[in-house]
Amino acid sequence: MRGHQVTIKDIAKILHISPSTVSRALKDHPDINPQTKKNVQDLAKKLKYKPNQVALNLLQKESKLIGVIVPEIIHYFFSTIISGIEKIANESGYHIIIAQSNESYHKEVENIQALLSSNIDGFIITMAKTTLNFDHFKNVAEIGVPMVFVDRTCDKVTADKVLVDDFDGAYKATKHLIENGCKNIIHLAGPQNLDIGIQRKEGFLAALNDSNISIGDYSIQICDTHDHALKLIPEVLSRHNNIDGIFAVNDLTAIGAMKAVKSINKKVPDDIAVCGFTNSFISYIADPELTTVDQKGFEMGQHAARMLLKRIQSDENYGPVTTILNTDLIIRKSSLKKK
Amino acid sequence: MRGHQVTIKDIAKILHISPSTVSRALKDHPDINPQTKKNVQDLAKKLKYKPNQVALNLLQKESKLIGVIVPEIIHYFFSTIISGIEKIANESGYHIIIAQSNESYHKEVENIQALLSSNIDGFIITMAKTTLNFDHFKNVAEIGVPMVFVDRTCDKVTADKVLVDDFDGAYKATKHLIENGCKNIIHLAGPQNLDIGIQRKEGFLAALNDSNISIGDYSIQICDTHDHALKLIPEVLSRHNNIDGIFAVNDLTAIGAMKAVKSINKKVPDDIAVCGFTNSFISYIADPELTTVDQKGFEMGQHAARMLLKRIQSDENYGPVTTILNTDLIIRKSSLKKK
DNA sequence: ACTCTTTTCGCAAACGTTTGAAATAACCTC
DNA sequence: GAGGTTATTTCAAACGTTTGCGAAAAGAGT
Repeated sequence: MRGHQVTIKDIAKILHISPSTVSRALKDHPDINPQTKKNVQDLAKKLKYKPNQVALNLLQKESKLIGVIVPEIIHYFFSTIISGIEKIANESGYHIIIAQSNESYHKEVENIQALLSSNIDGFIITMAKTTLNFDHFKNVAEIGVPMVFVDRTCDKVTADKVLVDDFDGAYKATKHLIENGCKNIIHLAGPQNLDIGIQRKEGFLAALNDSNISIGDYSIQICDTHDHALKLIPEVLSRHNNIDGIFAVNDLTAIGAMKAVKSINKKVPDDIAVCGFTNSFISYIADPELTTVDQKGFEMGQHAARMLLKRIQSDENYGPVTTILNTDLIIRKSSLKKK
Repeated sequence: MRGHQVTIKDIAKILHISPSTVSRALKDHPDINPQTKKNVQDLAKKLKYKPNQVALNLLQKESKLIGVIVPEIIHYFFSTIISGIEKIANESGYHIIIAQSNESYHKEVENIQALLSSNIDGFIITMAKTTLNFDHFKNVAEIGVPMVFVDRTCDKVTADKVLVDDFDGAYKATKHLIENGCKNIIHLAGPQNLDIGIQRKEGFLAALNDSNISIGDYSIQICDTHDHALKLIPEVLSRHNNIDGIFAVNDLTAIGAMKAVKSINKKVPDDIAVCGFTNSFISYIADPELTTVDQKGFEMGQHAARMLLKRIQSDENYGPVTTILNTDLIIRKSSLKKK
């Protein structure tokens, strides 16, 4: 199997000196004779000595490993977050271990436990949709492992957070639909146990309110997947055929909605304007191209990583920090009605 | 900072027994007094004792960590591979460390080095497009760390490989285009230093050949990105306006080509049929929906993980294994001309 | 020649866990 | 009650590295 990696002990034995001397020689410790130093360093280079990280981890109680838990990496938004994290982490010599919860609470708990025992230096987490109990997070906090929540956060846990201004993004998107002639907009909302679900809904409602548009009991539909939208929209439209705008909690749902609209021979955007949230890759591919709110995944990932590293490297115990990023409204064809 | 995780020593101290007794009690060793066992196990549960993986790694020279190096996780295909790997790895108590090469040779080398010193148990790698020198892989092989290549492979390195039958996939796709009335198909090919680029091109050529369709000097265009296709296709079509089919080396390029075709007011599929390769998510979202070859990323990831685990856990030194998966042609609207 | 300082190095402990071997204590047998 | 067996526990080493402290040797100063 695996060939023996060269260790400090090997070098010590060859040179007939002690491991401690080798260790010091390798780090240019002033106590070591220059000649010994040279011998050690030359031999180390020749033998391609690489320090054993695991031994260092055990000793120094840091693994230079960041645990990242996301629902699913196949989603563009999450993979952009991960890319942002990886970039910053790598710059500081850290690596990331990725675990997916698949939106399952139990998998999330499992992942946390498993990564904890790997002596992870910190966590960056986007909660699963199904997570309603937060004991596993509280446990992490108690043990004292730093933790940053990204995008989906919750008040019940004390931790750093980075999120986008969902309320404002939703507000801007809804305002935009109104300004483009929509008089009866519905919102396909996310689960109301997640802040982002709540905030985007509230932003939507606020925009309607500010424009004095009345809200029907059908104006909010809990629906946040492509397939659900595909089924739901025809039903809703058959009951309320004066709907002329849809604001979806994410791009995939928006695209599902667009497909559904087209399937019943209505036109996007002229009959029904559609706007999504995330600005994922598919919004650019969709037909018509999807107006959406840029959620800045890469930036969020970068911020989260910076915040985590700061906390890992700090000795003080400063209070939790929340970073809120601005969103940008990306206007494309799916929302621009002919006037 | 970080609170003290409960260790075996802690339990030993509390119970006034030795760490070794605690260790054995926790694993139900027959030598231990049932009462002692119960005391230990109860206390361990109460204190939420979790074995320290790092200490185990050091002792047993395995980290239960698999290094995964891919070009970019934001690409659907790579993230499905990763998901497949993660699933199998998790089932065996392994976790995955992900590093992105961003298609850069240097980043790839860096990643390999960094992960090696973290005592990775093995690698699963999809090479960067720009990798032409393979010394870093050979180095891994010499040290004796198991390694599996996925999708993009190279003959120069002795290692396990899992790939799809690119030749056959391309052949089937091209045949399908021909059967649907295409008489002048071009191929948007990948880089010819990668096996997949070569194989898909060869499959394309073989299908044309078997149907006695002549090949022009413009029939193969090196072009494997969305944006390149967007620029290239209008040029090519203006010079050869009898082209009636496009087979692209990947979905994104196919979609770029479709957009380009539509931009010059030709119709997909009636004027020009289009077929991609990968069956990524966007192929389903595209308009018209894209005919493509299913590259089975998830299955490839699973296979790769199984092959790696087998090699990690095996003592024998069996020769390199190559697994070739079949592709499926997924027929959608972009290739079905009205007859 | 004696102490004092400086230079250079090694010892030992530590991180958390496992495990072969040794130790202790209790019990049994003849 | 000597010898033997069994049950239970502890010791010590090991994994690779770092680091405070002590030690040895050499040189300097008087």
